[in-house]
Amino acid sequence: MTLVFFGTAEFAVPALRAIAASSHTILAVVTQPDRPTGRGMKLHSSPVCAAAVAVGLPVMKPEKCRDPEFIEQIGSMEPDVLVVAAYGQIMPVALLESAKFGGINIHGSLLPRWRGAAPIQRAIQHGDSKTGITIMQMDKGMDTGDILMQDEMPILSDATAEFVTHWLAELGALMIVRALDRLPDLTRTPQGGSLATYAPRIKPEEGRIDWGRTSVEIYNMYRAFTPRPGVFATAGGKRLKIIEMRPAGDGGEPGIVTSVISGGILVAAGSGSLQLIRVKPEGKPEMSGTALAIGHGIRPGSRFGL
RNA sequence: CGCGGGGUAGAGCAGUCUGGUAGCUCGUCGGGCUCAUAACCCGGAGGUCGUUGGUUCAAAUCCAACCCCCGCAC
Repeated sequence: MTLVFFGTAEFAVPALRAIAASSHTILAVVTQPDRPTGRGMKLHSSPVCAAAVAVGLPVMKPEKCRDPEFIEQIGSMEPDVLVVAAYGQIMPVALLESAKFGGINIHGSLLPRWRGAAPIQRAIQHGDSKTGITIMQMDKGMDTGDILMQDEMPILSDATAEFVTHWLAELGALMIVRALDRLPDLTRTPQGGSLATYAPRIKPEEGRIDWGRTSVEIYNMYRAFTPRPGVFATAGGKRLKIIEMRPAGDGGEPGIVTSVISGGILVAAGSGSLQLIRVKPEGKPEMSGTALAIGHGIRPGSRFGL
């Protein structure tokens, strides 16, 4: 098969590498343009761009992939298929039709559950005990196309999004190569639309801890949002990012510190409590919860804000 | 030149505005006490105050340049 690979985030990198190492031919890699981003607004290129360059593949960075000129350019390469993973732009039907077999997408959920931008995180946030990879034929809708291949993976009760994403990306890499190997023969299963749920992009503000929720809810949110965008509490008017936490023991009045131990700070939630093991105050490097308590006078009875 | 915080003992902080013997909590080491839910009491060690240069009788503190860490926004 000849193909054009569309991807941007780290999630797409194992797939790109696997395909590059397979018998299939990548004609070009398409990724999001370098944008001034991050502190200092310096130009950064995507993980996929870096991986493509490392393998010696030509990289294209169209501002908008719906640009007719770009679509024509892709069409002129006469690819058999477009492979898409965490690309970050909506691809118009005209673009999908520029390849013989259209576009196939590596999606990090068991579709039709968790259609959309943040499937892995939303699955963890809602306490799902399993997730998986769906290889899907792309169509006009948002992750609505026919299922070509699907495989499950458990979500361990202490797994963070970082961990799950890493292993799903590896699973996706294996599956996409297998899918390409026998693409014309794969059976197409329409999604059961009535079971669909949606996984919208996570806004950083969602990571604010509401101590009135149960310790399980807070812990699930922490696992889903770690490492990005992270969860945070407010203490003394400043943000405190929680790098590592876990549910621990009995509760009390929500947001109140119940004790400080060598392993961190125990804070009561709506039910149960949470142990803040490693934290990062605004403007400071990461430190242990105990160190924070020692330097900032946090004692049993101290209050964390919403 | 996006906005902002910070670099002082092994850890976390105060001191910087208003230059003048380097301080607090924790840890650590020695001793005591014996259980008081980071256990308590006494004592000790440990720092070229991010780097370089400048001003000054005197710089952690004022000025200049540079290095490093981080939060927001994107």
